Amino acid sequence: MKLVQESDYRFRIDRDGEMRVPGVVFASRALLPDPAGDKSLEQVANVATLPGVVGASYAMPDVHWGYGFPIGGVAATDVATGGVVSPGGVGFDISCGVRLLAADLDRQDLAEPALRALMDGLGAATPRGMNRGAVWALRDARQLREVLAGGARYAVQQGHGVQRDLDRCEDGGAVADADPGQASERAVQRGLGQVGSLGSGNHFLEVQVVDRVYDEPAAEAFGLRAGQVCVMIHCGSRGLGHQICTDHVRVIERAMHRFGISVPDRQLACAPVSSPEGQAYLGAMAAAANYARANRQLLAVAARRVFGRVTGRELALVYDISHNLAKIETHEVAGLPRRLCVHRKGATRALPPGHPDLPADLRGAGQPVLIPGTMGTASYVLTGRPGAPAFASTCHGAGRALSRHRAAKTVHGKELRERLEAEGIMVRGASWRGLAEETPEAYKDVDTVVDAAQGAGLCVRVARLVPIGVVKG
DNA sequence: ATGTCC
Repeated sequence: MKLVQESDYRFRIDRDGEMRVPGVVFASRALLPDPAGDKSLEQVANVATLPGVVGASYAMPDVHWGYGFPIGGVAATDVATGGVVSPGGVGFDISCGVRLLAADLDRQDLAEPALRALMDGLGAATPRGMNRGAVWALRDARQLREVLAGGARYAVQQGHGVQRDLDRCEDGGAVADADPGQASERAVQRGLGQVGSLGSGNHFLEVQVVDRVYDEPAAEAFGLRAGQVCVMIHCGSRGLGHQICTDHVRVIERAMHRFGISVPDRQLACAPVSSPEGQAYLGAMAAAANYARANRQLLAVAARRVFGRVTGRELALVYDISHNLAKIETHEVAGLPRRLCVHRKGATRALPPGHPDLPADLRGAGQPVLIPGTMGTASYVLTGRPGAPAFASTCHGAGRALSRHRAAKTVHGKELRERLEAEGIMVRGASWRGLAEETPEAYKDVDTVVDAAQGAGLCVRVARLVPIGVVKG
C-alpha cells in the first residue's frame, strides 16, 4: 500500500484500479497500522471503489482492521446518483456509542467509604457479560417494537428518565425513520432480555473525574468543570444489532448481482440507498440504533438511582453519541449541497459550532464528541471544528493494537485488577479472561490518538477525564 | 462486537 504523506497528520492513498476516489488517512506516522498484521489500509482503498462514493475514503487516527470497512473508517455516498449503503460500513454492533453524565459533585467530596459503596452499587446495578440479564424486563415482542420505534424517547415516556436525557441525546433520543418490521423474529427474541445491559468486550461503565479542561466556554456549555465527577457508559445494541447486521448482509449479498455492483471484498456487500434492500437495511439499522439508545438510557437511569442513593447527588446527561452508524446527511460536494449516506464505523460525528442540527444550548460550543479510552487510561470530550474534512467526523477511541488472544497472554485478569486498584481505580469485572483481554497494553495510546485527531483538524479538545472506578462488561 | 458455527 503506497502512502503519500501530505502533512504531519495526513496521508493519501492515490486512486488506483477500481478506486473511484483517493484514500485519506488522518494519523501520525507512529499511529499508522502495521501492515504485517493489519490490512486496514487495504480496506480504506477497497471502500474507495464503492458506487457513488464521494470525496475520499477516510481513516481516523485509531484505524484498525474490521469487517469489510476498517474500524475508524468514514465514507459517504451520493444518494441521488446510485450511492450505496453497506452494513459493513456500520459494523455488527450497530449504534455502539457513548453516553456521558456529569454529577453536581467534585472528586474531593467523594471520599471513602462512599466511593467503595458507589462502585459496589454500580457493579450490582449494571447487568453485564454475555447474556446475563438487563435493567428493563420488557413485557413482550410488541413492547420491544415500541423500543425499536421510539428509542430513548419511548424509555422516557415509560418513566425511565427525564426530558434533559432526550435534549442531550443524538437525534433527540430516537431516529425517525426506524422500521421495526425489518427486525427479524430472531433479532426481536435476542433483543427482548437485553435492554439495559453492557455486554462485553470493550464496553464499560466508568466513574471518571474531569482531569483537565482545554476549552472553558465549551466545557461550561457542556456542563463540565475541572475536578467534577462523571459517569461514562460505552455500549451498543447487543444481540439485536448483531442479528440485524447478519440478516441484512445475507439479503444484500444475494441481491447485489441485480444491481450490477461488484466489490473487491465480499464483506463490502452493499445496495443502492434507494433500492428496496438498501431501504430495508437502513430501516432495520435505525431500529437497532434506537435500541442502543434505549439501552444506554436504562443503564443511565440505573446508575443515577445508585448515585443518588449513595451520594445524594444528581447525574445530568452531557451527551449521547453513536460511533457505529450510517446517516443521511447534507454536505457540500464540489461546492453543491448533496444528500449523502455517511458511514461512520468506529468514527464519531463531530458537528461544529453553529450547526443547525444542534440543540440551542449547544449551538455556540458545538457537539460534544465522546471518546472512551481504555480501562485505566483517559477518556476525552471533544467538539467539532468548522470546515473540518471527513464530513464532520473524528476518531472514536484508542483503537485496538493487540488481538484479544495476544492481550490475554500478557497478563492475568486478577493481576491486572490488582494493578489498577493500586493506581486508585476500583474494578468491578465480569470475568478474569474478559478483563485480561482489555488490558490497556492491548490498545493504542488514547492521548496520542486525540493529539493526531486535533492535529489533523478533525476536532478540538474540550476536556480530559480519568477513571476512578470501572464496571467492565 | 456477538447465544465467538444453526
